[in-house]
Amino acid sequence: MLEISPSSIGDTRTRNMAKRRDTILREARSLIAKEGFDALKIRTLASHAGVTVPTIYNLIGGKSEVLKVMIGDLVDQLRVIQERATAGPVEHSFARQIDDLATHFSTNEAYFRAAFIAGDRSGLFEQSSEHGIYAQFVQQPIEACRQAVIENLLRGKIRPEVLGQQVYGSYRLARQDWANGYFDLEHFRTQAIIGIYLCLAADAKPAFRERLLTQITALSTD
Amino acid sequence: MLEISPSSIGDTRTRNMAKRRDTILREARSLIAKEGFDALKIRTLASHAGVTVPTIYNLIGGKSEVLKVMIGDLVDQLRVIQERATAGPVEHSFARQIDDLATHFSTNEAYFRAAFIAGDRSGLFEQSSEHGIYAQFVQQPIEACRQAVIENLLRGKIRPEVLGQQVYGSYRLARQDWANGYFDLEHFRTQAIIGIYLCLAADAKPAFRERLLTQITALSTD
DNA sequence: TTTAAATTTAAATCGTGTTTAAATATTATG
DNA sequence: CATAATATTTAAACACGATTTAAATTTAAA
Repeated sequence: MLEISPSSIGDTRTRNMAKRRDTILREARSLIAKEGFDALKIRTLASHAGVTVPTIYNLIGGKSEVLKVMIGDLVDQLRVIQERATAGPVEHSFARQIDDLATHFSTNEAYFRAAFIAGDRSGLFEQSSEHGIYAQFVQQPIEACRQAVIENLLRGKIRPEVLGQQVYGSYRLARQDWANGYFDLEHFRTQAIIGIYLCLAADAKPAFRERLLTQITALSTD
Repeated sequence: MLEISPSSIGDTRTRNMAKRRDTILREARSLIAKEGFDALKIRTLASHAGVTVPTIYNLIGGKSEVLKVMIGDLVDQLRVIQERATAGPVEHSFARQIDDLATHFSTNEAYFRAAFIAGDRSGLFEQSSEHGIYAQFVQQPIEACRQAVIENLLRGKIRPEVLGQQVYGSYRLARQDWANGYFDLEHFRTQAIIGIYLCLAADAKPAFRERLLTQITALSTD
């Protein structure tokens, strides 16, 4: 992959290279969205992007680099959604987040599905490293659980780290099942939310617990 | 793929074909176990099994058929474990099942990981069909939850279908994370059990709930 | 205008799944 | 046992896709 040094920003040449690079990536996304994951062939991509095969290798690298960039972009988008201010009761905050994700995914469902599958296959979501993607994203639910204890919604009998991880797990499972084509985006929404509410209910104080169970019942009878 | 008709059982020819077929499948498992999923190449497999490439196509079919057979065997083994009589309290019964699975997987970890990944990629675990593998396996936890309501452990505020599905989901997530190499078999055990106990706790009656939370704490501080 | 750098052209190479056709080996059967 | 039927091997070839190549050409910086 070619280095584009900051010092050369402004050069026509460099700018054109960046433009071609963007075109290639845009076409890659479009191809996957329209034809599915397996339709991403280097030759096809080259012709759609109006460049030749060696140019792709020059500007981005091989197929796996193309995917890596796409996954990187995806992660950035997820981060933005997760970082949106989350006012109101914990469970609504979680539900809103899931809704936001579902809405976002729906703008280009085939593409997002492929990107998540690619992410899983590339091992990018591994959980061992201290600063990996998983470690970053699991922090928010953990923090939300910690907060819910302070707000007297949860009893705190389960450590926030444990509960938050399970909450995040509920979302991940629903997401994976959706990405694998096991169910649709609407089902992703309800599955994720039911799972999250169930986790919370395990440690919830009575009133909060009843509220959660009511919601679960409502969601699971639709 | 060649049909081996029941009427011809006993024929030397048919027996030899079955033997070769078994050898091929055994070597396929062994290859994956030793060298990983990507090491399964038809040519390599043929040479390890002491046959030629066309023979594999004649006796089994292409690569995807080889994988299908392997996954089929895996599913049979899982069924056996799940169907083992489950005496005692619900939570122990679940925990025992997870232990049994972990023990079973440990006999050939690399192989089982690959088989699960292959299963996911082949869409064999889909959830829409009424009689699919998923539908079969999710029944047992649902039934166990129903039983737990009768035994006065669960309140029954969450429908057994919903709760059982979440319990099964906890196991699936832990299994997938393990299969993807996100953590080891021991971690699979604790993750699965914590997840299952958490689900149960959401609908548990007071005494049972405390028991579950105590166990979760014990498991999550190891 | 000259020169440096990127892109295109036009292939070739490599890996792997799959198939073919003729020759050979095995086994069932009269 | 001889023969017919069937399976396997031999020895390729084909298909397809990723990746790389080297020379010719284009583009833009100096």
